[in-house]
Amino acid sequence: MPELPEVEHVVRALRGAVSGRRILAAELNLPRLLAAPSPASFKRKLCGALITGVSRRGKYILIALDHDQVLVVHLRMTGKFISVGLDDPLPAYPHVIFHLDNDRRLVFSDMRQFGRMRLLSLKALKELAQINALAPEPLLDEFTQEYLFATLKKSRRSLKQLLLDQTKILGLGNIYASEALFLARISPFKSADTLLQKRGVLLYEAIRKVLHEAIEAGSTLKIDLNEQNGSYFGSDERFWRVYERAGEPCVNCGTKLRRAVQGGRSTYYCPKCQRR
DNA sequence: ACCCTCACCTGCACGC
DNA sequence: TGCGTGCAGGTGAGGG
Repeated sequence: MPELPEVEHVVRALRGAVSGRRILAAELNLPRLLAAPSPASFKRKLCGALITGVSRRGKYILIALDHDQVLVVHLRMTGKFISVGLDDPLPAYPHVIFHLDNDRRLVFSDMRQFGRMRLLSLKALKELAQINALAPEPLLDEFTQEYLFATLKKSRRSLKQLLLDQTKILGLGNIYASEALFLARISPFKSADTLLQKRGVLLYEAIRKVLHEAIEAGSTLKIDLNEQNGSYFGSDERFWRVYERAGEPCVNCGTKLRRAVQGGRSTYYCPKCQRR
């Protein structure tokens, strides 16, 4: 479910809730979600491990442990971390349960079972292909206008599809890709290599803005590890400008917003504001 | 090298 | 009510 801003919130919540805690034992109820190592090795290595910090790279959550071990977690569509007390009921789909040294259990829950977890050494993390292939962090200085423009120039895919490619532009998902293009007033169907530099700058600024804005918006909400974690902003709050708003009027011009399908996924846009 | 399609899962809203 | 269809915020393997 989550895109970069939501993962950032999960990371912050985890940092507050589990940094400095020791894992007493790990239960694995859905071995398939473990990319590596074997279930037996996973449980053995986690037993007694100290959680030293929590960070992320793109949408991958990195839980650092002592003895140079790292737990790499991707939430994919519906993965969640939920913290429960010893007497509290478990959430649905409790695929992994970490028993902590403060009488709490950190549960990894995932309805669709797409989430993935792997435990590896720091050295192996440095060689992990999926992480190494990721584009620069969009909110750090390493993501420059020059990088974005050079990347756009190299691709003939539609902008919407390119924005979803984490090896090219990192952090956006299906919601924020539509939102960024709307903010920049650029057509999602336009071939990436045809975007003029001047409009590339607008796209650069829009990408950063939607990500910052979503992190800020989430920061005003309660950050914890309850059922809501990793989700968007509640069913009543209509936070975004075009996503899931087909048929509603554009906030800029009043034109009816549209939904289209690109690469099998929904794109939302304003046919008037985003003509080019 | 690039890009496309499909596969991985469950749940929910919808129309007949 | 029940059943079929399409859709859901993400990768990643395999193939052209």
